[in-house]
Amino acid sequence: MTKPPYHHGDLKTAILDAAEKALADKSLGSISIRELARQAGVSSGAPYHHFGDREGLVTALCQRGFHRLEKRLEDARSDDGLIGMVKEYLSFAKDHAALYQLMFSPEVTAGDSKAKLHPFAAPVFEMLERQVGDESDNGSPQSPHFSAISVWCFMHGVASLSSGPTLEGRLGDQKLETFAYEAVKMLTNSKD
Amino acid sequence: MTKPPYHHGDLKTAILDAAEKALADKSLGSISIRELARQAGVSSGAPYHHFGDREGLVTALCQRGFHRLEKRLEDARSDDGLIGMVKEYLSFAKDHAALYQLMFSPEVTAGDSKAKLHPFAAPVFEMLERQVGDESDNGSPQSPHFSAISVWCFMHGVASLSSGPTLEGRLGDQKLETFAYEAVKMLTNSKD
DNA sequence: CTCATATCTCAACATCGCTTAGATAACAAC
DNA sequence: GTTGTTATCTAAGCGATGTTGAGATATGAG
Repeated sequence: MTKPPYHHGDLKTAILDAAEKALADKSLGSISIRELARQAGVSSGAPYHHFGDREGLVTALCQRGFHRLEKRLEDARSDDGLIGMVKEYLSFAKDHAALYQLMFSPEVTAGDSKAKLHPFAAPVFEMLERQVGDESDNGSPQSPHFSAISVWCFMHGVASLSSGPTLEGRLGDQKLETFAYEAVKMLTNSKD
Repeated sequence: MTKPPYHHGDLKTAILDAAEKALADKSLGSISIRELARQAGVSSGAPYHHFGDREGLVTALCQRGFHRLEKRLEDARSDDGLIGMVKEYLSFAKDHAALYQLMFSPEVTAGDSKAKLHPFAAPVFEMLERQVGDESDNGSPQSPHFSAISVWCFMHGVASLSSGPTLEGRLGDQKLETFAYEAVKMLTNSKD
């Protein structure tokens, strides 16, 4: 992984890193395989052997994203439970805004990418489901399963809309985190 | 509007219609201005006079989308109140899946488009806010303003995730509408 | 050392967004 | 109706892109 096995070294992760950095600056449309190859000091056709396709590159990018999200949520969960997960989820979406958006964009929702991404998204949901079950009140009108779905939908909505033309500025002084956790409490009927 | 005033007739809406139709089939990336011009029987450079830019085309598409969403929600609101709005919102997102995703995609969230879209998105939020206020219980821990934000975030999450790799198949037999309304009730502390 | 295999270069093709210069049609004024 | 102004469109071209295929080059196994 750290040793250079071939001509370039580890082109695959080099391209992924460059793509992620480019994603942080601009949007997805501005990412061109040729430009990434240029930044990696490699010819225009080189990346195609590793990703086959532009869709393959995007898919790989999203797979890494889901994997990181899972890791971060895992840590937050063991430290601060559901509230920590909510905070960390929103933090992830904010830190890697463009990557996060990409992970849920139609470019990935449609086509073959969906199937390739599901194995990476599933653990996140299951972890969320588990924690919601642990913390939810038995008197909740919804099962932990559906509560978890509700929570994810809500969190994704917050992460997606907060910077867009719909909600921008409407939150006022209210901090995003506390607003979100208040709503999550209502969705889960949690003990506290 | 129906009479052909110039060479083509009404190229602007012709291009928009073609774009929307193409959007229904494939995704956004597959839409090329040249292709749209081809379908309208017009040269490649013609659309640029009407939209100036690819971003301009996308913005116009989204403006139409928000306008239609507003109209549909308006009708649903006067007929069936908040529950009707929730159903109609999800119905709109399902009927025009690609357009809906586009309306909230980073391609539109970032850049100049956001400002041009805000005037079209604002009425939708305000209508939602009004209805939530009318139906919410006074004992709700959140104001109608924040409840409306919560509801929109949640609805957007449901609309976005239901077809993606994250929630696909997890709803089981539960119908999307009833699931959504159950959660919205919890978010708004509505009277029934 | 030999050779299969993985990796990369190079050149090319079709397409794309966009720009510019010039043609064409609608409309207003006289 | 003639003229001029303006909106609309065509034609041609520039730079850049995604993708492909043939061939070069290095790696690791036998």
